[in-house]
Amino acid sequence: MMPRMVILDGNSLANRAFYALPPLTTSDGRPTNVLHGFLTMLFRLEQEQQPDYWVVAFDKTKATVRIEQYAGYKAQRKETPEGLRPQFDYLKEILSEMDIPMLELAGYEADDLIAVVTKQAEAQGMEIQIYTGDRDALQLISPKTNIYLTKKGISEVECYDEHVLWERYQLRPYQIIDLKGLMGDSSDNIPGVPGIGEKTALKLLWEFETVEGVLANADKVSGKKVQSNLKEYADQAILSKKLATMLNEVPLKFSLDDLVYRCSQAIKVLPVLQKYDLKNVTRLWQERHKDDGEPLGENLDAVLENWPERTLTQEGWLAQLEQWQSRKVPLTLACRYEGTGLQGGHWTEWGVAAQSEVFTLIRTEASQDVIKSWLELMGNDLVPKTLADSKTVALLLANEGVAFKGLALDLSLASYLIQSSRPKFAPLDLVKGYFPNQAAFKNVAEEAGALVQVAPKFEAEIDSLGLSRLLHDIEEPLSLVLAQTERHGIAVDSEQLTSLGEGISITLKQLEQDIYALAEGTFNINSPKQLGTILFEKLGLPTAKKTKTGYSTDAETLEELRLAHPVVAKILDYRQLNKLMSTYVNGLLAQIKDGRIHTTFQQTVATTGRLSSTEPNLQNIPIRLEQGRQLRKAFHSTEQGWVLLSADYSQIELRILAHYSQDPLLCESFALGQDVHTRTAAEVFGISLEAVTSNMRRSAKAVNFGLVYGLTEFGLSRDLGIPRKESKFYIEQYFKRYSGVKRYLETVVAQAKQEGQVRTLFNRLRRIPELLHPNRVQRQFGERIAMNTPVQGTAADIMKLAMIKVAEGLKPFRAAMLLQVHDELLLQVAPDDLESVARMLKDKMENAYPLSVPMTVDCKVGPNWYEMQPFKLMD
DNA sequence: CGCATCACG
DNA sequence: ACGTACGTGATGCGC
Repeated sequence: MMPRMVILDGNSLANRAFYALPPLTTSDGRPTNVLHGFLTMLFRLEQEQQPDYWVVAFDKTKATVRIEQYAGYKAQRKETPEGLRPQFDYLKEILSEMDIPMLELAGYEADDLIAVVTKQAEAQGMEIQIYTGDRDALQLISPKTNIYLTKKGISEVECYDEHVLWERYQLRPYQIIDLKGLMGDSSDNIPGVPGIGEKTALKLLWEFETVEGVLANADKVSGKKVQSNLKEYADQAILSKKLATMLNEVPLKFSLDDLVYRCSQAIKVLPVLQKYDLKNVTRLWQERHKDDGEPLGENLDAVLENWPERTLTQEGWLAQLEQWQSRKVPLTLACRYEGTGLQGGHWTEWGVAAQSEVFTLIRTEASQDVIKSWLELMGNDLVPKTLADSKTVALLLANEGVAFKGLALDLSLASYLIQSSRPKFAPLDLVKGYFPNQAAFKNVAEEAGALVQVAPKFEAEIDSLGLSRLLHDIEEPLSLVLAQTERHGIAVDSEQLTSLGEGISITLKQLEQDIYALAEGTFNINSPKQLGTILFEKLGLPTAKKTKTGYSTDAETLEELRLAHPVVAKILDYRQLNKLMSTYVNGLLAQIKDGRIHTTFQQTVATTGRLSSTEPNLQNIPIRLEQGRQLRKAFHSTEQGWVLLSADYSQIELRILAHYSQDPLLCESFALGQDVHTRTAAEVFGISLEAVTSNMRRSAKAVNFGLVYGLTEFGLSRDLGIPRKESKFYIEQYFKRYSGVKRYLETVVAQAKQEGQVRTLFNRLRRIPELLHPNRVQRQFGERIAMNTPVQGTAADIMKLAMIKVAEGLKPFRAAMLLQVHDELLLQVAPDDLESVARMLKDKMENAYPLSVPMTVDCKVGPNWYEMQPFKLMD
């Protein structure tokens, strides 16, 4: 069978949809009717045609090639209506999530791109179907290419092939442009020849075949007025024909490989559909994908018939628990609880799915013996448990004095590994992809029943994506380590914080008065809008940058204006201190409970695999500036006399880059234990290590940072405050010397484009739909993600593995893990155990997963997080 | 609730 | 001619 390609004219179809459908909107008023119409059609196409290749083409007519040819072209066309314009962006966002290839090219219309793609696809022997509302496309009809014109609205289409065209008009496809040349097209403002409409044009073409033929035989044409108009407007006819001709000489770079149909994952598209309140579309999408795995059904009712609910007496429960315990029966669990895991919350109900039955255990109805036996089961390593969000469950059980054991599968974590960009991983979200019409769970038993249905699907998906070990050996064990760490918390001295805050408050009040005096009036300094008005209108300072909403007043902008007016420096100081006061002093004080702060580590948020920290975020406590750094004095051990011990990976991301690229210079630099930035400077500037000045090192350091982010001239020049030319030179020099790094980065991007995704060393997956986005800026963003994610993600993987090993290694000692800050671990240790723990910590971290370059971990010790001194281990 | 800003790696 | 460094979370403003 010949491969089939489906091409959609994005603009034409969107226009049709806009006028055909009632003005639907999201609840907050954004128009969405085009999304409904377009996507409904797209899904139907996908299902009916099952294309091998497909693409949506869009106009991008900044200065069209056609306008150069004829100034009047499309001059009559109405402005894109208010409600339609934003929908193009929404649509592209959704298509991009669906992994549907899109094409657009500045200066060209969708038509032209369609012509080019069609030509290439034909050359490959494909069958092509073009969906559009624009009759111009009929010129592309061939034995291999059919045109589907929208009829009423966009829901009905009419197929045109050579035969239909002949039957309808007695024309050949190449004559379509002649038809337009004669009759014109008012919607495109193609003039044609006055007095000639469709009927006349057709008659002329039947006789003389082409515009040229008609003009050459103008004398033989019947009708005096037509004759004279043909002569008078001959040039206009030729021009009109040219305007109607789809350009196929278009500088469009693409490969058919980019247009391969990829069956996108059902669940990952749901968030963006929900973002635009596309309920019907969501339903269609889910129906379309409900067979992705084994079909599971419309909702839970049907499948749960095979999993009847059992009600047990207290004696029955005891017997059942005993049986599960002794026979090591796999359990799937759902949990309801009061409060939160971290604040001593307690479970109220458990739903259990086991051996084709579901059960509900209700705390208030259970006897002490049953509860005791249940908790024993939860602590039994040999009874395998499947659930969603094991960290919370572990915390709830810890509140009852039980260490949760036997975690077999955490569905939230599994889902995160399958689709790291999903915003939600709650049980209902996990199940929705498989039971499209399930709106809620009736009760906790049904929830457990639902989870047990989908668990094998997730497991299979995890397996097929090669994520099994990452899930079972890293993420799942880590979730239990994180539970311990969160539960332990870190001691924060509120008196210390308060007293720091008092100092800051005084300065802040003074600064406020100074600013009002210098600005000759009071205003809200915290309002960027008011501040902008004062600085740039009242005081007349030169405006440099702008934001979407007005003047930019960020630190970078103000820094430029520091000397322009004395108030600027005060504002910068005010901003800095106000940040410390609101976010850190007051923010942290509000979170202290019994002298400790318990952060929550989010394990399913960061797309790269990193953890994040919330309520409060303890991963962004100030350190770079001294004033802020002082805050760290308030952080200390929870145990009297114990010390803080920190260990941080040195240059972990660059080491990973060295490992990936195998660049000889970079690898050597690490093998020799050199200062990597100094070495980079020496290479880039072509001098000896000794000759490197601190400024050169600074530049090289910025280059090294940039590398990991997907280096750009702009970024580097901004970071270093140097001209673009200079940053360009640095980058060129760098890649000349470190050609292995260059080759690696090119390879990783190329491969990402091919696969639409990247992976870390531990196989962690990140899909990058941006790589297919028609917008160049978005695509380049995708490329930088492709360069950054393997590096940042591998660092995250290694740190996670190290944490599991460290947590295990800590058991014999009087010590505890307090925080993880991406490349740093913070522990507290009894002084007697310090030496041993530091040794173990360094060893586990450095050797968590040996790379081809050595890992180096630096340990520091101190009475608080401010006064940390290097800790030297004896050999 | 989105935006601007700024704290961290 | 455009608009850019990667990944996060908290706060305050103003609609």
